[in-house]
Amino acid sequence: MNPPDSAPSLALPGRDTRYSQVARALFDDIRAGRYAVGDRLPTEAELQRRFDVGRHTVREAIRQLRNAGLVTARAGRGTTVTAATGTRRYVQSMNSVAELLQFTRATRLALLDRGEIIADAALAREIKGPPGQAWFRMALLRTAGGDPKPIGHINVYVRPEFRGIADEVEAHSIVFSRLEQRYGVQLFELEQELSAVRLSALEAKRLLAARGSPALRIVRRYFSADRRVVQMSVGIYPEGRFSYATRMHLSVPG
Amino acid sequence: MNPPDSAPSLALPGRDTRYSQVARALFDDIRAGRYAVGDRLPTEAELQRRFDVGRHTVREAIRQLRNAGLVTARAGRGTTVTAATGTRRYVQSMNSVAELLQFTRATRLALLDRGEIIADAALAREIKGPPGQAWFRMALLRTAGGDPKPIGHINVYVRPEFRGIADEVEAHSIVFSRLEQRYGVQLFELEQELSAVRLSALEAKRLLAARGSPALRIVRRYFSADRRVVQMSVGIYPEGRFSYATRMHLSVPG
DNA sequence: GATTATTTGTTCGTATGTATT
DNA sequence: CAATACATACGAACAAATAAT
Repeated sequence: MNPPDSAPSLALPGRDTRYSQVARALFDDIRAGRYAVGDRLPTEAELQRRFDVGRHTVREAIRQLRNAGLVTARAGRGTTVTAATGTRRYVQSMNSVAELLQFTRATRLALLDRGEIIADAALAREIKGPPGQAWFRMALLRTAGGDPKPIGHINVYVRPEFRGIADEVEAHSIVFSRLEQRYGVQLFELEQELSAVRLSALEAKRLLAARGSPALRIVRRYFSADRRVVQMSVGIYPEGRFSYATRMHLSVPG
Repeated sequence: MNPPDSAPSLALPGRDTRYSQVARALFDDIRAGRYAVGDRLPTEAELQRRFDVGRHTVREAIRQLRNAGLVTARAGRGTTVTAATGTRRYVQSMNSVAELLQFTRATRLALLDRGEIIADAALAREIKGPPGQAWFRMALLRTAGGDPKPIGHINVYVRPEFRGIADEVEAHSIVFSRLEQRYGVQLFELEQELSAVRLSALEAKRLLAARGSPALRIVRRYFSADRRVVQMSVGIYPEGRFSYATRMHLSVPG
């Protein structure tokens, strides 16, 4: 019942190289149990003869299996099958808050508005905190280069004791990093939610876009070590002005 | 106090090999900014002369940097520095592709359409591959529970040799995981881009939504170990039906 | 737009070193 | 100690992708 076209296994596409053919063949053998966990693979010399390839090719094929976590090789002993299927974990990692938020480029922030507010039910839900709590709110406009049209509009909420950052936001063009540096706040966790919305009248006016037109909405919650929200922001980015990109890769243990 | 680098960063063998010496030298250059992010490294030939080693040694050194995620190499173009440090602070990690894509809930896929196509310039750019390549396209509708309105519309492109999955997509309600299990494809890297768009006429019709209304657009590229795209998908999710959430935390305990 | 030059990718060969049996 | 097996390192040639002319 195997479809005739279903042969490949370790999927190294593009141009089908010799080493990927060898790697696939060995992977199939492992997956089918012809080489069980704990067994040794044939030696490099044997694999050279079996597949009629050079040594580099064999080694490159085995390197694929090693990277996939299926075998381990040691000089003098041989190459041992350690797993029939890779234990996989995918990781996205970033070096700084700025990188996390993808505003390392030359963008600027303009402070439109500020003031203290008491969280109503809706805001409390978004902040994931109790209603009735006081927050300091800033309305910001992010612009890039000489473009008159802003990239986005951001409502930032910080705890009232941090209201002082309002004075430095424009100069530094970033909010949270200032919190870290001025108040020693350490980010422990960041939560993001991305969705599509349509622009409200106020947003449209500030962003020089059409009311009701599509926009990317990004809600971010910044947690400190004690798991409490120290900052929350709601960014609105009209279509075509900003896209959010992430990259996750397979992490290879050991 | 100078932070003691805190990171060995490069996985090196016990013995101090030539290639690891070269790798360290280049790593230091990158970290010191002598090769900035975006710059090209010297060519293999130049590095051979500079370090007085053979080509395999240079290539092995660069392979270390590649595995560390500091550089990317491409034929004809050269080797580009993509990051300056391996000390990563914020990490998001997932255990499976399904978890990555956030469709662990009870959702289903319906196959609307399928067929082989040749990548034109626009599609090639989105796939990040060369134009003129053949791809197998599937148009899918994702629905949840008994809700008649679909969550989203997805165009999936896979390499032609994997066309067989079209037969199992509906039964398993997920595409890439089937590729993994049926063809042994190992995901190495996943790239995502999220943006806001307005619904086209066809999308609006299929999604039972208003034409031109806002939607979340998610482009995903699936890379295998050799950094080539094995699958690409473009998902369209009308406002209010789906939001994308991530959570990143500080990696170092304490 | 086609051609050429440059640069990395793949593949062969060979020799020697190091770890294990 | 000797044999075996992977690790490192040299060289050479051609293919494929990209950039320059």
